Amino acid sequence: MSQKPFVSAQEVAERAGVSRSAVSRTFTPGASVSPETRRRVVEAAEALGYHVNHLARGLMLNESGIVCLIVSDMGTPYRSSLIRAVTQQLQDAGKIAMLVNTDRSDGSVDLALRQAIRYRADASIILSGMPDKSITQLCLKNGQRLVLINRDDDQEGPLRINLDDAAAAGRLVTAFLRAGCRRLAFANSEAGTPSLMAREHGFVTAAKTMGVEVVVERYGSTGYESGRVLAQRLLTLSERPDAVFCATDLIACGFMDAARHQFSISIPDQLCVAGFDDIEQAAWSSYQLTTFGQPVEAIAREAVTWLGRDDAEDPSARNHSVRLNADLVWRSSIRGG
Amino acid sequence: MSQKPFVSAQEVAERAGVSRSAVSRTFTPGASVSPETRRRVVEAAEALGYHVNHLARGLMLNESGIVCLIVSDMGTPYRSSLIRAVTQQLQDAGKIAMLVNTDRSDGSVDLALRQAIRYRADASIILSGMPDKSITQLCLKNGQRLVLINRDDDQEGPLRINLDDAAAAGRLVTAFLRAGCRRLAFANSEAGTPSLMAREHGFVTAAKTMGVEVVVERYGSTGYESGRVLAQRLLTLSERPDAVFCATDLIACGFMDAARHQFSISIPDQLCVAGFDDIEQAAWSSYQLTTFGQPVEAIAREAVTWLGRDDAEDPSARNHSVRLNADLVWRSSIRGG
DNA sequence: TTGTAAGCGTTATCAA
DNA sequence: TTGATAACGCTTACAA
Repeated sequence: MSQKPFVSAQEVAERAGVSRSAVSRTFTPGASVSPETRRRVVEAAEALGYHVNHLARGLMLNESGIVCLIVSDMGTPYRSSLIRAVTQQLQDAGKIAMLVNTDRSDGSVDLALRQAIRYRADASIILSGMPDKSITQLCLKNGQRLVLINRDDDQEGPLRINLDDAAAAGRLVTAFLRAGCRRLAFANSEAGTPSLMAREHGFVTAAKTMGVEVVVERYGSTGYESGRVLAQRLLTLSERPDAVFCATDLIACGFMDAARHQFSISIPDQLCVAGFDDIEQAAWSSYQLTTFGQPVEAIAREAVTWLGRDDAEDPSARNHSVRLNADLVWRSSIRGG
Repeated sequence: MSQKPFVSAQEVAERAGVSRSAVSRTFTPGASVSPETRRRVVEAAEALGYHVNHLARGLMLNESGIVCLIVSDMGTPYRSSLIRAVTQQLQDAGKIAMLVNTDRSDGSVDLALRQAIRYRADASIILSGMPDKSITQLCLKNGQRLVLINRDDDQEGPLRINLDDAAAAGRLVTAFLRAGCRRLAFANSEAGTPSLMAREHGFVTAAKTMGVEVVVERYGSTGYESGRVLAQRLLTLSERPDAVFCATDLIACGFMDAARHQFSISIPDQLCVAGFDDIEQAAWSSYQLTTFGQPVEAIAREAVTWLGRDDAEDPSARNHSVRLNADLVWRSSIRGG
């Protein structure tokens, strides 16, 4: 069994008493084969446990059916939920996901990516906010279609799926003001990815429009610990903020925990807090965080349907950009509502 | 470019002025090729952007380098951290991960798995607790090596990686008793996977040995919401527990939140809580949960190194079982420590 | 050390 | 509708 565990179309053909092309046609959608032949082939295939070899198939068709998911921080709630959604929808579309972790930045990223290229993935979906241009170039150069999620890239070719980060952030200013807040703050990471910066910029300019200044603080990654540090900095200001918009939910959770447990601040009475992503934890009763929901299912759907379109018959598909809305999920970390 | 984006060994050979076998040998570890030839080949390959086609290579060698990760609930903190660890280590070992989501149980699991089989994955790693025997059979029958994580399966062939769930759970009884707790409870999910049941059983029997009864309650999935429901049930008992061991950290978080916010119970003063997995949230200051750490890196290492071993030269590798320790991570959800 | 040639399991083309 | 045949890009005897 370790010697030859796999059944080939040849063997199926022999058992069914037909040619191997008949077998191939049976498993090729839209090929012409008589009901009788098909029946016999299917029967033989079933009995032998035959599975079409996609390695060989991909070689022939120059189309592997493999889609490469390039992602950093995949242990993170938002990232992992996006991976889940995309993987599921790819499966539903008859494709399969390959996973490439880009956590380490020391060239091993490049190595892993080349590894994926060797498998002739039809496409790559870049879920990470990593602003590394060489990655996208490498994918494109190898004939892969490319989907960039939350990356404000203006290159030609890839599908770009973005959120209305800035607009969403702007809407939040109104909510804060309506709650009676006057001293607004923005707690950001230093990562500087386009979507993070768009949230900051959208928030700050909208506030300015309404005649309110915003204190902006940036620190570290987009995780929980950064939120704690940012709280240290913002909550010790002489003019302490009464409303803070955190660039991610994880930052918001860290911020809230520090505010409550270290500064004994009551939320939302003394401080209103909002986040972004709507991770599962945002709904936990310790946080009840008002936040913007990432439409992960919609993002996945856009990506997968675009990949399903044949770019030969649809030239517009070669260069496409989609903007989705992040809806505000109201919970009790902001007064009123 | 959309026509023929990939460079073949043939083209590299022509440019380097050698035969295509020379090219192949250059990229085959341990093949004999002169330094001069190698240099010219590498140079040409570099210039052309050549990448060995692993589809074709896998076809020849009957070894794809693909490892299939079969997993449900991959958006969950513990699952996603395990996926991250395994994916990274596979990359380091020169292999690549394929991701199969088994969330939907309605035959689409089977479909997705067959999809993976078609790619002739060398191995499958089952990360999910899904006790579906047909899946393991299907993998084995198709000549894949198999790794079962946290599945108490006694089949021959696969590598089985398990934790000392029962022993760990037993140790916790001592900790609870030392904290002065007398009314012990176990909050479990209804999922009934081997590791969950081992935790329950280990806890209950260890307590019995020490002359203490345990109230066991089971409900729903292994998630946060189940914890809330379990809290409703256990904290309304006439003899209210003063210590509860939750089968997973997510259950523990839900339990703690309900205990505090609905029952105004102070932790750890009035109630000691412990969990299992050591997810990131367990360290958050709202929880500070004492819990057992899943050794995800060690699990991943065991799996990947086993896959790297050639089973032909190491017959014992065909049937191997590993038991790892879950270490108790002390935080402040239990008195003392 | 090198090149030639066969074969891996497919699908597409083309007669029959 | 069917079967033979030629690719696809690779590795590996085998011969030079």
